[in-house]
Amino acid sequence: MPTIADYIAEHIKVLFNESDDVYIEIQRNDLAAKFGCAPSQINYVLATRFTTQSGFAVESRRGGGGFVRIFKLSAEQPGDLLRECYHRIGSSITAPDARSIIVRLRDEQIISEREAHLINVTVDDATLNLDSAWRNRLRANILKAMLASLARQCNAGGGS
Amino acid sequence: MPTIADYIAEHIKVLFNESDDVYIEIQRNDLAAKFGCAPSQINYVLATRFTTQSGFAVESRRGGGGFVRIFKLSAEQPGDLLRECYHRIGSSITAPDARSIIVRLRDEQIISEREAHLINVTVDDATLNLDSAWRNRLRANILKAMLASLARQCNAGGGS
DNA sequence: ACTGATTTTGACTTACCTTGACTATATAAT
DNA sequence: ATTATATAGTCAAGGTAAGTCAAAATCAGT
Repeated sequence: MPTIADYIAEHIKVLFNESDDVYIEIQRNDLAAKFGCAPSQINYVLATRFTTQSGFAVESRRGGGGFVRIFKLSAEQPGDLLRECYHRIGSSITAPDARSIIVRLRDEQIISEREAHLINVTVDDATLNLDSAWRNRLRANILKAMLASLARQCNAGGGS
Repeated sequence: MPTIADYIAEHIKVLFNESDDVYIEIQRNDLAAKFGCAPSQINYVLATRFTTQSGFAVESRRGGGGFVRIFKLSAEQPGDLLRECYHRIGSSITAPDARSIIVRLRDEQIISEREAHLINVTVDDATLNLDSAWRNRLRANILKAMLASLARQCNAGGGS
């Protein structure tokens, strides 16, 4: 049996289908009123079902004229290699393993030199100065988020 | 729904596009009258949307024949802006502040669209799923590491 | 029934927008 | 000089709307 949260999530996805735009915009209070729930319920739905990992991004503004914008990031299939790398990462990854993935992507010319450097420094142990248990998990998160971003760009075409 | 402040900001940006000059000039009262708002609203817009951080400077004079001039600060050397942003970050930064830096770098064409996305997803709250105290510190670390990487590329390659 | 995870709510907080009364600074007129 | 007029600036109060967080409720598995 679907929960209210499910219905709200479904509603938002319908809005995407109807709109064909890069993002859709809602009023938190209005939406809550429409579903007869507390406004903070909307935040819950966004936090649990419209995350970066699941291919969305959320932007908002408070006060008069406030809004919540939901962006759809990854609609399409990642490129094969990116996809393969993505799955290889799992929920945790060491710095050397991460570097080897980056080298591979560079060799295959899926990323530029600049991008390779950019990714390299973010997954570096020195940048991620936490204790290693957390570090490897976080590194996996970050790297996967970056690969997903790249995959989307590949499919979207050159851009600009 | 956009606010009056949004419309005013938009209007000013249009003036820049039309003018091609280093600065544009407005009369505070006239502009307020055109948008049917209090004159101080104009100050609000300038203070929140035409800051040094976002690459603008404002100059004005009171009294008869008074005016408000808005300058668009064009990027000096790419490296300079990167350094400036780097220092602005400090040891901790929120997601919105990080995003505003990325937007600025993109506007000044120091980073590509792909790179902007790449950086954006890594500084996202959902990617950095720690408690917020650590999160903001880590975000600062990561962002600074990335900016430093870009600065190195500027100096080394001379930029594509 | 008990336990743990997920959902739902509401009180409280924070951010953003708009206005208006008061202040400050030019220029023009006398 | 003094006064009048024309601008712009400041600041705080008032209104609107989203965010946070933890307690309460519900649900699924044992």
